[in-house]
Amino acid sequence: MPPQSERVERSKNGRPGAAGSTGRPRSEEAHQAILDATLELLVEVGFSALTVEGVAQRAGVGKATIYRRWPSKLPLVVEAFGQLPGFEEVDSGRLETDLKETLKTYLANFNSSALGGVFPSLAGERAHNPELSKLLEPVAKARREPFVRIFERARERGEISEDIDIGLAADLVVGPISVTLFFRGGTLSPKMVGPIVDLALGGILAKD
Amino acid sequence: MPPQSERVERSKNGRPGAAGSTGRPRSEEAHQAILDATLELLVEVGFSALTVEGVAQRAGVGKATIYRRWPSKLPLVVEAFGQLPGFEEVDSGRLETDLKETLKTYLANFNSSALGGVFPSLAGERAHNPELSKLLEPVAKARREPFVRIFERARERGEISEDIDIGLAADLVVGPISVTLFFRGGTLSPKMVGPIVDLALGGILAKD
DNA sequence: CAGTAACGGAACGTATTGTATCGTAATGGC
DNA sequence: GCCATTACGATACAATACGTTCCGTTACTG
Repeated sequence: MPPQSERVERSKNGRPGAAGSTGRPRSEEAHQAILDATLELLVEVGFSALTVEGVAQRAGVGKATIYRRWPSKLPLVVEAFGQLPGFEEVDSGRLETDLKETLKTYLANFNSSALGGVFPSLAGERAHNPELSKLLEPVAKARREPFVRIFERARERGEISEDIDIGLAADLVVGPISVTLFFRGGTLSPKMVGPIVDLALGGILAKD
Repeated sequence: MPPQSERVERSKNGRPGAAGSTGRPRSEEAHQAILDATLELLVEVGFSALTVEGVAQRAGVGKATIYRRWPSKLPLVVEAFGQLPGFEEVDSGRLETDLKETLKTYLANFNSSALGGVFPSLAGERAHNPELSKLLEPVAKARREPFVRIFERARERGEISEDIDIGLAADLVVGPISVTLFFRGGTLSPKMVGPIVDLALGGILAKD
């Protein structure tokens, strides 16, 4: 974590095309510092323990500066969460390669960014916070979709049977990662990827 | 693991071996009402939003009654969580049957009891609460162990290859359930069991 | 029936929330 | 180059809600 409470470098230009072009412009750096602090604190204390006051302190801004831009904690978290890295899709023409490459990106996202720290906390809050659940839904869906498409392409190529449930196949591949993350609170190692894909593709039963 | 809590048998008339056997005995009904209310509220509002005051209100007891028995929220949650149903192990002599039966019990646990509502919330809090994490660890392990043993027996019977990673196989089978529960916040249907096991055992790739 | 301890309810002090207000800083208009 | 205007960080404020403690009552022992 970067050193906290460092005063943000102020000044410079405000919003370029703002309507009321008079007065002091809003600091874009403060904006970013607030979002960064939000993500940091989400990782450290979780969603429910996150306070606007804490974010203000960490970002080195006043509370009013935050409330001037976001009406409450939830939209702030939404925007901060939306900053997390997305997904690159892989299309190598071969199912196994696609899966392994995509899963590696998947894991890298969880490990390198705040995603791995933030997501469990948000997922746990889902059941008790419908608004948050709505926010999380498209994100979760977007993270599954690449796998669904990979399997669709594999089916078109004849790599997998027509009657495979593609959604289930996607869940099967991602499953061990979910188990590790949520049930065991464990670390996600890229070394998991190979065995996972091999076992999921080949099946557990001994071939005769 | 059968129901985990080993609560002291405290009959209607006083504590059995307690030193001072005088005075009004502790109400066993209040005890149970508190634990039930704790579970209910865990489902409804989650761990972090759970308050002793809320539990007292829901249980119809005074807050002092709770604090007289549990020093803080965490031990209370621990004991309440420990009341959730455990596991019956299945040994039919056949891998597929064992898995499907055990998974059905697994899902039934999550659906019928508060487990499905409580577990995600607790899992989300893990990262920020080491004590809670320690509590959750043996529970999560106990829920995986039956699957590990099922695979070990299958290996001894020669149903699966010697070099299968049994832990990974267990995670693969449970994975789709974890994904449904955490990523999608979805409902767990017993109908998932068959396809999951079939796909995990047979593999996704088309056989030639 | 006297003694004791737990009971539910209520009162208390503390901590934390979101909002309002302060003087200061930065920009555009004139 | 000053003034109006708006955002800035800091702080003060009222309201809420928490954990704790006290109180009169109740249930059980001997």
